[in-house]
This record gives sequence, C-alpha cells and structure tokens, in this order.
Amino acid sequence: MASRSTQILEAAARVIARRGVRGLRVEELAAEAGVSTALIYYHFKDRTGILRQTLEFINDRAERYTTERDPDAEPLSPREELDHTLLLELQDTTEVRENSSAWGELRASAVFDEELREDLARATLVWVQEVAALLGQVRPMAPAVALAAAAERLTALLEGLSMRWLSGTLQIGHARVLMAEAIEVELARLGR
Amino acid sequence: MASRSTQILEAAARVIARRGVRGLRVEELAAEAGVSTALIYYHFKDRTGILRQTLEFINDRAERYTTERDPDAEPLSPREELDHTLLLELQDTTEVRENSSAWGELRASAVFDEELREDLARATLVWVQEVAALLGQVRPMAPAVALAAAAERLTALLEGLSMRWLSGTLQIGHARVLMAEAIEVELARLGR
DNA sequence: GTCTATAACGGGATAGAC
DNA sequence: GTCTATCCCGTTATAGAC
Repeated sequence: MASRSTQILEAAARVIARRGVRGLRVEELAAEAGVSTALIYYHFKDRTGILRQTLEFINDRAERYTTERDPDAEPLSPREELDHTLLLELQDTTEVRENSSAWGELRASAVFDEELREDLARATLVWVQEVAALLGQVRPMAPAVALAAAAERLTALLEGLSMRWLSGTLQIGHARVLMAEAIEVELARLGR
Repeated sequence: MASRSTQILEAAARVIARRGVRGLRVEELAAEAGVSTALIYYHFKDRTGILRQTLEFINDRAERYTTERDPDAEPLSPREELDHTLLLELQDTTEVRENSSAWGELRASAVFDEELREDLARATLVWVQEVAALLGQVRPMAPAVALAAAAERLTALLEGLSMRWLSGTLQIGHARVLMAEAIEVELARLGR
C-alpha cells in the first residue's frame, strides 16, 4: 500500500503533466490526491518542496521504465536496443507523457533558474553517453567523437520532437517516423 | 520612431528573455517599457494577448534578421543560404538570445496552454516549409516528402540544441558544429 | 493525521481623471 | 493616449478543531 506521501506525489505527477510545473495549484493537487490542502502542507514543507520531490519521483520512475525489461523476453540486439531506448520516449502513454512533460518543464525552467542547471546538465550527459555507447555497439569501428556527436544530435532531436508532440504541433506517429529515420541517417554516416 | 505598441513588444521580448513567458509580470513589463500598466491594457486585450503578439513580433524580427541581407553583398548560393538560415539561430547576440528564449518559452507553455498552440503550429509550419524550400534548391532531385522530413528534423534539432544552449548544457560553439554536421548528414541522405 | 475555515498576499485587470 | 489609484480574484499557507 502506497503511503500518503507517495499518493500525493503520484497525484502531483498527474497534475504536472496536465498543467505544468508552473501551472500546478496546490488546491488542484489536493483534489487530485483526494485530500485537503492542509494535509499537503502537513506532508511537505511548501510548494517548492512538493515540486522538488515530485521531479525526483518522476526521475526514479523514468529510470525504471527505461531500464527495466521482461526477464523472460529474448535479449535485444544492439540496434533494437538503440531504437527501443530512443523511441520509448515517443509513446503516448501516461507515464511517458508525464515524464516528458516534466523533463520539458525542467529544461525550459533551467533557462531562467541557475539552480536547476547543474542537475539537468548531469542528467543530460548520462543520457548522451548511454546513447553513444549503444551507437558504438552498432558501429564498433566509428570513432568516439563521431559517436558522441551523433548521440548529442539524436538526443537533442528527441527533445525537440518531444516538445513538438506535447505542444500539439506534431502527431506522435509522425514524430516516431522522423526519429527512426534520424537514427538511420546517423548510422549511415557512422558506417562510412 | 517606433510606435508605442512596438515599444511595448520590444520590452516584452526583453522581459520574456529574462523571466520567461510564465515569469512575465505585467507590472515588470510596464516598468521595462517605461509606461503604466494601464497603458499596456489600452494597447493589448489581456496578458495572453500580449504573449500572442510578442510571439508574432519575435517571429517577424527573426524573419528579418534571417532573411534580410546587405543589398551590396554578393548573393548567397542555396547551400550558403541554408547554413546561414539555420546557424543564425545559434549565435550569442542579444536579439537571437531574446528570440530563442521567447520561442522556447512559448513552445513549453503551449504544452499546457491551448490558446498558444495554433499560432505556434502555424509559425512552425512556415519555418519548416522555408527550410524545406532551401533544401530543395540544394537538392533539386529530392522528393518533396524527403525534403519535408529533413526540414522537420533540422528545425526540431535546432530547437533542441537551442534549449540546451540556453539552459547551459551546451556551449554555443559546439551547438553550431553539431547543427552544421546535421545539415551535412541530411544533405548526404537527400543526395543519394 | 486529517479536516474546515480563513488569513495574507501577489498580481491581473479596470475606473476615471487628465 | 496616458496616468494614478484601486479593486478583486486566485492562490499559498496557516490556525485550530477533531
């Protein structure tokens, strides 16, 4: 059974996906969690505290759905794993939507908030290196700098496509096609 | 002499670059423009109206600095014009920074604000078609759908790189290199 | 731990004079 | 067209009962 705090954090993730970090209203969060606003303040210091812990919560959850795989399923080839990793973020499921929204909010907020930058830069670096490593498995002969550059482009593109999807500029299906082609394009270059 | 409305919009671009769309306070905007808050509401319907027109304003301005060229300079080749158009958005000047910040904010805000979506989608479409046309001049034999897809990827990548730059995750010089290489990569594919 | 009720305040928007 | 003054609503946060 999830604790009250967890229940509130889950509700917060849903509200943030719907309204954004800066659109989160404590009253709406309370309604979403089925509790009173006062109880929110019993469990969390203030609005900023809610936000910080929610982003942590979302990050942990993303780690789970990105990494975790059915142990009975046959292992993926490097190429499949690459596609899997990148295209997983372009799926219209509640969890991915919530996560992508929060990530986009975090990225956009960091432009005006020094405090967020370091965490964001570190998380981005980890992600880029992960993708670079996967690219390296598919193209073992490619030089490291080329792999790094391709990984930076693919992840930056994913962020761009994700924002266009979430902001209603791009259909999710089309975004996936564009992303898949981008992987092709980059691999073609790395394979020369 | 710029009109009052223009003066306010210029101030709005500066405030948005500093505080973000959601950090824009009408009072701060009034101070920045050197007028009263009431005058803002004389010239604009409401806060959302300010935002919408500012988007239009920065778009027009971007159009200007992207398109406009010294009439005495020799004309650019299609390829040069393509590089020019895309790399201009990755320059550390006040105007570009303001435009990119505002654009990123509007993109992020549109995720949670229906009202902004249509304008943003239209502006994006215009931009994508412009880039697709330039790509078509460099690769006249490429099919239209391939040109459109490449243009969507390049512009989405530019948005992604721009956000990383503005949020302090990526050096501007490196962002330019990545963008330039992306153009190479896409042209290589279109040229097959 | 959880609620109801409300204090306190920030900020969008307007009235009305000039 | 532009200002000063202010209204008033939405939101955060707390007090105090249970």
